[in-house]
Amino acid sequence: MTGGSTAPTADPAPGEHVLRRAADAGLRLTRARRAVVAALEACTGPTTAADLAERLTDVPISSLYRSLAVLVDAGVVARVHETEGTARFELAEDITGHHHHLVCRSCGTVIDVRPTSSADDTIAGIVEAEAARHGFTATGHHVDIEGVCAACRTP
Amino acid sequence: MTGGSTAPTADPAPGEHVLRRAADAGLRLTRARRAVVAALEACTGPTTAADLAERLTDVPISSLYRSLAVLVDAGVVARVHETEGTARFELAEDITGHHHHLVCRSCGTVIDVRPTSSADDTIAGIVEAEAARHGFTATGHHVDIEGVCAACRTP
DNA sequence: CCTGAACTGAGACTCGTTCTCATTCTACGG
DNA sequence: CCGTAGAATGAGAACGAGTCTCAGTTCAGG
Ligand SMILES: [Mn+2]
Ligand SMILES: [Mn+2]
Ligand SMILES: [Zn+2]
Ligand SMILES: [Zn+2]
Repeated sequence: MTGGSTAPTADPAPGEHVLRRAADAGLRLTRARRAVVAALEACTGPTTAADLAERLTDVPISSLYRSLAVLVDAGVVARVHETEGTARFELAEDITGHHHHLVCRSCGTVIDVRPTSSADDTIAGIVEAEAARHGFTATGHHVDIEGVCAACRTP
Repeated sequence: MTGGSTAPTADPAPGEHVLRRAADAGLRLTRARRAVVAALEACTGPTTAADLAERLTDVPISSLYRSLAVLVDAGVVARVHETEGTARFELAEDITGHHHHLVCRSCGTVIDVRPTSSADDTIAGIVEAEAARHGFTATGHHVDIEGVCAACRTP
């Protein structure tokens, strides 16, 4: 029951799907871009360029950054900036579905967590009201939960 | 329930109060540090070092960054990293009270918004549940609301 | 195949931020 | 009030993430 047609909510194995989106945005599907998308699919949360580079030894760093920029532009990848100074990249919410982030203060790992739809509806409602009260047109929200991950608590 | 003396919720004019906290953390109250705290008090949301430098023309950039680092260390200032690459600084939530951020996608401004306590209790509950479900010990949450500010919508 | 446009890769470069170290304050004891 | 030790400062060097340049390569389409 993975979804009828193309539900933009929870597909666990996006596969070539993602690349098609990139192609539709007018990009050539090159080796580097395929590799970057595949690497991002394999991650459990937003990942730094350095981490990606480690996995993609045959993609030079300038190409890696350029591929990421191009994919962000095409709406396929999102750049997020939790609390530290270096950017992290993940597949866009259009593809993976909306989610929140658990940010470990100890090891820095960021884990995606999918809220139940009722919980997130509640949050979205509150957010909408807050924005409206300040004459702000809200287009989305990000929730980062700070704390210590299971691995870091039991060393 | 939060504690007797200094309610950490909503003081609209922290004044010397903030500096006392810094002193209690073992810092000397120098001209630069006073100036930085005063500048942060005057801002309506987290602010970049460049913006602060513009207001603090007599504080050299290396001192500005060092003062900020020292104040962050003392728990008086928080460094936040919304969606862009450069850091922003604001007084810590201990002082200003917990709040969320409206991030304008057009001009980049970040505005503080204080949720009603009932709304935030709801969010905190959801966040707590999500964290627990992943073996994560949550110590706080950040909500960033993305959109377009009133000023940018009507040019 | 041929060809023009898109893409690549090595490295120079930018810019926010941190570090260094000689000099100047600050707080505190006398 | 000074004197003094140690903290803080300031100019500039250094650093690192990320971007840009440009000559060479790949790709799609004819
Ligand atoms: Mn949400
Ligand atoms: Mn909140
Ligand atoms: Zn951890
Ligand atoms: Zn704006």
